Amino acid sequence: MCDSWRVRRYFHPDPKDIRLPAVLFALSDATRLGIVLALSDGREHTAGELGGDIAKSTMTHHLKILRESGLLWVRSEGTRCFNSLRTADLEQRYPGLLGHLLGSATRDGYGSAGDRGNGRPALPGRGPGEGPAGAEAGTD
Amino acid sequence: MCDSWRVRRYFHPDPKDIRLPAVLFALSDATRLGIVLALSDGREHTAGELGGDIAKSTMTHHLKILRESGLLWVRSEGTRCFNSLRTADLEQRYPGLLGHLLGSATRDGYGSAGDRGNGRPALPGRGPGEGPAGAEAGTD
DNA sequence: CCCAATGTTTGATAGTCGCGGTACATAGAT
DNA sequence: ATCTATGTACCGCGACTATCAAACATTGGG
Repeated sequence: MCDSWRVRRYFHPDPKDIRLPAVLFALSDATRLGIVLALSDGREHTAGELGGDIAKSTMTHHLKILRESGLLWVRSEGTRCFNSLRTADLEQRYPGLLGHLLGSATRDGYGSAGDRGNGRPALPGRGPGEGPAGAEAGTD
Repeated sequence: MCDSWRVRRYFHPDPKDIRLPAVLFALSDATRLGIVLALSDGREHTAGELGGDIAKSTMTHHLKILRESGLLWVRSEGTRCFNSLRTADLEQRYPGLLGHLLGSATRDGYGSAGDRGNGRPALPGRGPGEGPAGAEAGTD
């Protein structure tokens, strides 16, 4: 009856210790970008749900990088781990950034990790792509 | 007197070929983040101006990654190369993203590559950090 | 011509990353 | 206890990255 509660101990950086290069590096991989995009519905997802055709150890590796960069929170329950985006902490640290990032990723079609067809980020701050500030394309 | 125009040929990706993971990877390095931040004044800077105490070849390496990711444009003139941010192209591809990125980087204090003390991004779209969309901090 | 200034290219090194495979640990069910 | 499901830890491999030093190329000026 599991009285000892050997819940897995995950390291999560304090919001103050979240570093922008680490966050950007975590998102600079298409696989991880897809994972974050799949998590952008605000719900919790297990590693199994997020994992497509990649090996389990690879998924653990990616989730570790995302977690240690401060992008997601992992909650252990039984044999499963529930991953969720740290939207509030990220929003506090970098207001509006995550929303723009995920919006840009969605428009680029990186939502192919586990859940596709998700069109709305459901994140604080309205979706990006509204009102481009007159991009004058004519550099050359 | 230089009638032959042997201007150096740099590769610049088409705006349509700019990929978000490549952009994020380019910005996931503190040195490159500092370079981009130094360039965020909208002016052109030579590699020599941007280079702090790092080797010239290292600077060439970083500038190449930034250029090939679509973040900056390089113009050759004489023996010097003038680097500038591709703000318009980036704004067209990912509206508002670069501004938020640089704003977050500034707040984290990554403006220490060549020009420090620059407080305003001077980029299309107002500076970030103004009007956060009600970050409800209460994850835990 | 030679020399200085500015970048680029090449080589070398040490470290990291992405990936999978295997073994291991934990929780739940039989 | 055994089996299954779910993840993690560890190992190795190939590829990539960051860094520098040295050699090279190009331009401009004596």
